[in-house]
Amino acid sequence: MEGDQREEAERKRFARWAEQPPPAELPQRLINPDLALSLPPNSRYLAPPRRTPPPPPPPPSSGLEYFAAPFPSSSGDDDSPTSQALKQPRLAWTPELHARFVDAVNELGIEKAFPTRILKLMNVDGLTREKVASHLQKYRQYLGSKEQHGAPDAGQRRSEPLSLEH
DNA sequence: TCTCGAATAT
DNA sequence: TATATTCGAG
Repeated sequence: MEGDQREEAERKRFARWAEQPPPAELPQRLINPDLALSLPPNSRYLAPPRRTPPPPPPPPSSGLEYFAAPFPSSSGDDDSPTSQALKQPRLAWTPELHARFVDAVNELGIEKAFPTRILKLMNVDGLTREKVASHLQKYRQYLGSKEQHGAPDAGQRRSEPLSLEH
């Protein structure tokens, strides 16, 4: 079947990505439960091959703190429960989520990777165009700096899969 | 009117 | 530093 080969290729791509920490300078925060639920149950992104086992989340706390506090109650003048409930918690771009993002970008090609298209490809519940756009901005900065610094290895690696040949 | 992306704020 | 929001341009 083709599915097997495709799956194999996907696994290899992810393995390469997982071995290359560059854009993965992402926080090891836990994924927003909403987003986690939206990921396919059999998604490999839910259990990415890690080279270095993540530090065990020490404080079991209440078990409800999936994401860091919504927003640093800036000046403390507006941290009422209601206002916090209205505000969406900061989205943590976990490696899993970022992998989806990169996959989508590679699928479209960096030049045609617009937030709306990426959003569709990622198909993640709760994700918005604004969030993707913000992340895309950062991602482009990263790619740009890589090119400028002439880090051929890491730089090319990230722009290479633009051609999803098989 | 919508989307994009840079700049700016938190 | 990472993510969210704003704003002008196309």
